[in-house]
Amino acid sequence: MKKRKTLVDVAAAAGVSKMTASRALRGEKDVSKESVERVLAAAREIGYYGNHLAASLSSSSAELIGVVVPALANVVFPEVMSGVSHALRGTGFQPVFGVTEYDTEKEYEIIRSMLSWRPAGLIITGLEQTEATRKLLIGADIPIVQTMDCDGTPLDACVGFSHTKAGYDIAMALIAAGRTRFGYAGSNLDKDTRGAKRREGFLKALQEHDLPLIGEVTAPGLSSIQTGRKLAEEMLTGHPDLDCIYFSNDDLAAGGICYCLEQGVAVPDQVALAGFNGLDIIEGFPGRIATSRTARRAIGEAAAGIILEAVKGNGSTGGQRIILEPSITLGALEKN
Amino acid sequence: MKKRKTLVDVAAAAGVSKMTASRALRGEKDVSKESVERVLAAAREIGYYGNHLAASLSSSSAELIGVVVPALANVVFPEVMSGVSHALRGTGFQPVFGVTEYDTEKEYEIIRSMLSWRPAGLIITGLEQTEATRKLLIGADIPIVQTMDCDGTPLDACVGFSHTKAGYDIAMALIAAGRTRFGYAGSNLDKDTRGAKRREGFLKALQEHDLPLIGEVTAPGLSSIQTGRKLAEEMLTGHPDLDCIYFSNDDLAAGGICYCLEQGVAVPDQVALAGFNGLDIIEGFPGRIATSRTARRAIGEAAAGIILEAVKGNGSTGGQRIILEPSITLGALEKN
DNA sequence: AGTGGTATCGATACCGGTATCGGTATCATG
DNA sequence: CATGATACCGATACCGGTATCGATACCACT
Repeated sequence: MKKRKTLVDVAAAAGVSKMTASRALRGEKDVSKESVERVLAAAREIGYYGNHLAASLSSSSAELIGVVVPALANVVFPEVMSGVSHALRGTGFQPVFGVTEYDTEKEYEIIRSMLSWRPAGLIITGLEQTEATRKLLIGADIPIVQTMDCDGTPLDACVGFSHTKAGYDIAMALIAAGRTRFGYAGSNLDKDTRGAKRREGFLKALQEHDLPLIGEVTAPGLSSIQTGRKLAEEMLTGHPDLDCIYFSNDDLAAGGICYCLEQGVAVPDQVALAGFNGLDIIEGFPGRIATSRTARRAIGEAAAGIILEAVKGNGSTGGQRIILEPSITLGALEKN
Repeated sequence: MKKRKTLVDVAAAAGVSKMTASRALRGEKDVSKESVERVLAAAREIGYYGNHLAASLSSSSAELIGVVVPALANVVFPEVMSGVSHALRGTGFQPVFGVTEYDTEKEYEIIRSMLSWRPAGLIITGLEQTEATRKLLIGADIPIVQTMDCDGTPLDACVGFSHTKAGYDIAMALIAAGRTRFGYAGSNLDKDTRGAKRREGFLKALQEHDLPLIGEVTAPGLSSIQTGRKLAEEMLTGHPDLDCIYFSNDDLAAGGICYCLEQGVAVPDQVALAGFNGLDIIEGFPGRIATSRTARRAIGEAAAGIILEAVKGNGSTGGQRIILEPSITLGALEKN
């Protein structure tokens, strides 16, 4: 275990005090050009790269931003993280991530653990946290951005959209396109509160038009293409008379269309399929699947932006709410 | 900005010295049961949750593990991260992530920045780093695990498999299944060195059988289903006589099959499609696409495991190399 | 010469923990 | 009763930076 280079080493090599070295490396004023050059040269020479731990402790503010997502298996969240990571590039801030696996207890533990790194801010998913978690977050007194959802009261800032409305809107669009015999297929609804909200909104729209929900099939566990296939099969064997299936997301819908293509079920002529998210996978079946395209990356970027702004400003997000509504694409249905 | 609770507050509330409080919270011995209880109660009471910065600085070892991946858009990497995150759960270690966007300069900057958090270990993607980055990593003197690849000389430990061999193997399998007229479709090959290695291995197998590569189409930028569609279209219009297309990964292959299904090209009877990774999306087309299924999650878990082991042990990984070979599935081709 | 302003720098006190070591108190043992 | 072992506890010195404030040098101006 060789000893790491410290600021004192740099200072010694440059022939200045460690305070001057510190200032030079951080680009502060009050240092002569000459000293700056000497220090930078010395740092490069000996391969010095600082110690964020000490710096953060001393200045009592760490350049870390915590990002908490429910899962990484669902591409949506990596995309949000990607947006965060992108927005943070070059700012000196480093993202730290945690995965809750849709478990509120784990979420509490993860956030607690993150807070002990004294991050400059936190980006978390959704508005539903346990009381203990909320208390923790409020007590932390740092900018918090809740993402993906805005159906409810955010703790602080919030970037997302209403899932209830998203479900409602696509139902309205499908109804407007002439569909009347609906089925709903979902997975992980007990834990995925946002998926459940979309379902609520969807059902509300049906109700308003006095349309019944003819079939409903659900599966536990994370969504996947396989699950989508199975749900579609179950749905269409049980209710062959449907003219539209709303899946809780695009993964399931993609599984659905694979099943339909193989079974010779005409999509969307015989049965329309609708999903949610606007994933890349939808593009594999151009025009076949209706979906609400969400701006995941933009959400991540906006969330990071809010935190950066707050940190540079007065430390408060001002309770900003940024709504990035999904845009509905009906595909081939449109022409009907 | 309210003042955060510190160990001194806990100690005061518990009526002990901060040293005793520290020991109690960390579950060290040399503290009476009575004191432990009082301290824990006091900590809970005032909502204390520690300061990893101070702890790490003091003990000069942070419970952070850096994870560097080239992109989050490719589901493979989130899955590796998921494995890491899973393996780290409950250990007190927190993953920090960085995205290089397949850019070696960014990789250098990200690793440099990570090292200044004094992580306990680093998990990075691939074996190709710039000289400067290698120097940095070696100088850091912490366990390093390079993942996904093992075609080359690892810096320290390594978890992955040979991409050259993976390309070679699937080519051999396809040839054994009777295919002779091959095309190759790839994207991002200038930056995705592992994709390029698979291509190399693939071509080598063809050469060994005196089979020509009839068509080759490539696209810049990250792989996606859309790109796969376009490449398939380009390939099949240019070379309608192919009986097998090898895509640089499953995203592209999925785009390819979408195109074929729509064009009425029989897969795999007329043209076999092969990809790489064994993504979920492949399951949407059961049996249609040949692929090499890689163990991404397991790779992440193994990498994290090596670091944990090293940290708990003598600090060295012992240069472990774990090979997790992909398994080839030919699907419907198998029966031919 | 005396005064004030600016540029540059360093000594010192922290940040909030942990490592270390020495000091009591208690108890078993010879 | 002396001795040593053990359990428990706290004072102190760090970890490697940054904030703060005072010191010094140099210049312009009255």
